[in-house]
Amino acid sequence: MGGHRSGVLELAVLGLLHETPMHGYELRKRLNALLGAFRAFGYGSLYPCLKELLAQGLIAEESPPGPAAGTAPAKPLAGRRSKIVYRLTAEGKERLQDLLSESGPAAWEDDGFGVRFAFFGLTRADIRLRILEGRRTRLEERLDGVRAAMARTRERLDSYTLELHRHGLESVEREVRWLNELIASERESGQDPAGPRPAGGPQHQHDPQQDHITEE
Amino acid sequence: MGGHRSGVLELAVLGLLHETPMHGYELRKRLNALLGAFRAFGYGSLYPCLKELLAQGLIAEESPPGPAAGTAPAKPLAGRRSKIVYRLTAEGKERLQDLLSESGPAAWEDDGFGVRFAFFGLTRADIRLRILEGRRTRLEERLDGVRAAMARTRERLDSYTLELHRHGLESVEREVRWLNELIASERESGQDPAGPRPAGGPQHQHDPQQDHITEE
DNA sequence: GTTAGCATGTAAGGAGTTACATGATTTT
DNA sequence: AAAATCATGTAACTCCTTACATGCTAAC
Repeated sequence: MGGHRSGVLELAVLGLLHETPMHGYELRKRLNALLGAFRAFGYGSLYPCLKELLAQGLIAEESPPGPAAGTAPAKPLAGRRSKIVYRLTAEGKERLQDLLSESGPAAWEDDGFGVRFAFFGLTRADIRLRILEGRRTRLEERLDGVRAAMARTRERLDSYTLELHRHGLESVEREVRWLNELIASERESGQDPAGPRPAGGPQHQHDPQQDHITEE
Repeated sequence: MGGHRSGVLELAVLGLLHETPMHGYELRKRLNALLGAFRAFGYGSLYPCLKELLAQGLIAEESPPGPAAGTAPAKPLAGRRSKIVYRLTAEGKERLQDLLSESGPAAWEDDGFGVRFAFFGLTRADIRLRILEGRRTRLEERLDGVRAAMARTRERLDSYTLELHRHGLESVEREVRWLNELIASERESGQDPAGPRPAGGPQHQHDPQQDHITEE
């Protein structure tokens, strides 16, 4: 058991590799496209992470021994290995599911929430709901805290600090409204098919279109 | 020269101690009230920071040899020292001004921006403007990036990822609008008094409507 | 008289970040 | 052949986080 990497990166990498195998460089771009708004990772973060996921057996180097079965014949699969393509192992899939099944603090704090939401498509419906509600509660606590602090120190705040708090508050309120909509929508579609069980596994309505990666 | 502490904490501590001397415990509360929305620090972060600022001579333990001059007689100022009250030294003030005069990346990235904005009252008017504009530019770059990524990968995004990006984009757009207002307001009040120098302190023109927050 | 909050710290470590180093391949 | 970009990595470092340890003081 090496160092336990338990951050955003691990989850994001596993999640992306679940879609399709990839090499590091491409992974990084997809990563930053996926998380775009909140976060960006450099190679200095990614490669050590890959190294450790490899050591833990959660991912593996893909060695394509079989002849054809090329999904994308557009790019010539290099005979020599300058690229190292990684794929998710069975253990990796398990680990991914474990991570996506957490509905505790890690899942509703700022960073964790973003990634997990991005992979809601792989997450069980009841967990989705729990995470959304957990985050909403968390944000409401934060609102209470800030409002209390503002009320307490009302007089001696200069206009900039006040403006900062006003804007921050509005941002959080906005996210709460967003969450409310999402929760409502989840509840609706959860009860939709009249069945009492919300179905065990996630249903893939992922249509099998070929993945042509229009690189920038 | 010891380790260079150059993060959010140092600036926030120096900024708060500029207002009035304080001891650690209180400082931490004011800190989290000030930054409320974005960030929270624990004692495990604060005390080591104080220790080092002390070592660098930027702050000093306040030994009140003079008799009266108590600002708040409500609490009995303890005779024995269970509290350690810190004050800003002259060097500390200088360092604070240096930090608040930066208008580079450190000042417009997420974390740095928040703290600096909170202390805009201590910041020169031209620097304020540069920081606001720098941040706006930064956010616009981010918008471009995300929009490009969305356009590139349009088809094969599941609805959750899409929704995440949509919401992230709106948040950033909202902040850009906020910055636009702030910049306009800065420009206006900067050129207002017809004098070439835009005056030292910020004036409060915040209209005094009472802020009742209409929750849903 | 014991919980709750005030007050100060330390040791270990996590999760990336920054800067650097290197080579292959494609474009101009 | 020069420049850009693809592609992979490492070492050192930073800035904080978590968990722990300790005493005092005020409230119930």
